[in-house]
Amino acid sequence: MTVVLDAAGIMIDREVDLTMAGGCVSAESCRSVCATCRVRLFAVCAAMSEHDIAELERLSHHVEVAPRTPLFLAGDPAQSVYTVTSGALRLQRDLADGRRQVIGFAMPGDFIGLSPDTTYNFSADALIQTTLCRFERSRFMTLSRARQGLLERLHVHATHELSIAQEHMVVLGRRRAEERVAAFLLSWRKRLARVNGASATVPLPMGRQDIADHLGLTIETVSRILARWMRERIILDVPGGVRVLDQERLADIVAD
Amino acid sequence: MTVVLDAAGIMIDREVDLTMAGGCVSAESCRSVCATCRVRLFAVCAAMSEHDIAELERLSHHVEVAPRTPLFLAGDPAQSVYTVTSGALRLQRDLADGRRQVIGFAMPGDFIGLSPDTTYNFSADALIQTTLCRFERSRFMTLSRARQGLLERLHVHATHELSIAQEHMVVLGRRRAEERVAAFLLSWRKRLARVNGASATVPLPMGRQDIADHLGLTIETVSRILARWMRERIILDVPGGVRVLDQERLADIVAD
DNA sequence: CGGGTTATTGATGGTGTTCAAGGGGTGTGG
DNA sequence: CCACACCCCTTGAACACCATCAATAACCCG
Repeated sequence: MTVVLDAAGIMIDREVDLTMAGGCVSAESCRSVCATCRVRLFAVCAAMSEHDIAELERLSHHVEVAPRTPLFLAGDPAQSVYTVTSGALRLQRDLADGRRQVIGFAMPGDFIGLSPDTTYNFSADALIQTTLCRFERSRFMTLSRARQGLLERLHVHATHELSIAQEHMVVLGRRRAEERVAAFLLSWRKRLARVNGASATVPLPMGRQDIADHLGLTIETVSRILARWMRERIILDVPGGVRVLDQERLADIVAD
Repeated sequence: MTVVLDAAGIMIDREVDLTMAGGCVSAESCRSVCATCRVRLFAVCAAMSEHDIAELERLSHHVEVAPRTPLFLAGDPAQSVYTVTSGALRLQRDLADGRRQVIGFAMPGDFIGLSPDTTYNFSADALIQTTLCRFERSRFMTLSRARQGLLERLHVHATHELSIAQEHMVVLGRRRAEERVAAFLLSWRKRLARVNGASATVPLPMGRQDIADHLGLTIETVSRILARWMRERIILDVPGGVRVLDQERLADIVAD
């Protein structure tokens, strides 16, 4: 990672990314290798015995998704579930007239694809080059039935996701534009910390429009708020993301 | 249930409610009786064997909550989980400055109280007289570990809740005020149908402020929209709720 | 009947949207 | 290497939706 100085003379990380590639980089049907998996410790497959991991590995398939490419679409038969091993995805629901709601972003360690239905109820698109561990849904559920720990971990995961969703409802329903953007920046940064370690530099692989669609705002509003924060030296523009200069101010804006 | 005619000569149900009481109505420590439980078929305890139900029943406690009384508060130690057997509750998160977000309403058959944390991350208040089946959390989770079906059902439930939460994000993030109210009325009516059977009469045990705080609107906006719909004969004012006269129009307003 | 709470209705205003134009980076082809 | 196109982002000006403020009305329960 190259380090350079910006116009203001502040040291910044020139390149920020979410890449944590590992395992084979070949085509679809290749097995994933759990032993070298860098997200294993916090993915749903964590805390499984060596024997169980081996069984899980036998069900796994390595998947690569190019930037701006869908992994699956809302309405598709929900045949697979995935663990993200590197990259980032945008999860969204669409209205008939084109309005979009980005319900979340997935990053390494996240588990996606579960649906109460036989079809996915949201779409998933890769924001950058992304690798995943794919499991056939029915087989995965069968295994989770046999391996107590897995189902339990799955349930803990779902409960956690639900809590995040509820927190986001508060943001969407009761927060002003500036609070929404601040809440997003801080929570995204916090989630990244688990994967990349804590850093003031926050990669934003999603576009402004994606952030706007996540926060129930327009791209103009998001742009204006970020521009103001840059003028006020609360954040710094970094290619591919921002650098948080004044975490305190952001925390004050959210103030919950 | 008394039936009368309103000013327009339309037959309406004068009383609408969610009461489905059954079992003992006494104090805290009384057991619940699954055999006579009216929500058993669609609660998390459904699809359990007679033997397992008996075991579950041994863990259960009957709880009564009076209208406008909290069942638990956000931040309380999450010691219990509950199945609602009658009545209705409001689930909400609060911001420091008094803003509220009602993240949902619970009705008979619903399962509440699970948290990814050791404390509840939202508050639950009874809207009307409410009865619940209480389980000590740790014991319930222990049993669910021993009884495959229960944990699985719990997970299905969590996944379903997550999907509902995601749909509500779309409502909060991307829908206009009128669409929000229409979406709420229709979805609330649909949920009620599972418990009370389909009916054009929709009880609204929550107040206008609760609806507003659920939809990210103000009480005035909700009031104005409902008033307009009453003038336009899309709905009819009924004590304790509304009667849907023109479901089509409401569906058109949502139009997704 | 009276006090308090909740809901309705009207007038005004603000936050964020919409509409519109311009800037900046990147990739491609001449 | 520059020209051009394209996409995304930024910035400005006008507007609209819904919030806010305020007053009244309906309701509930004592």
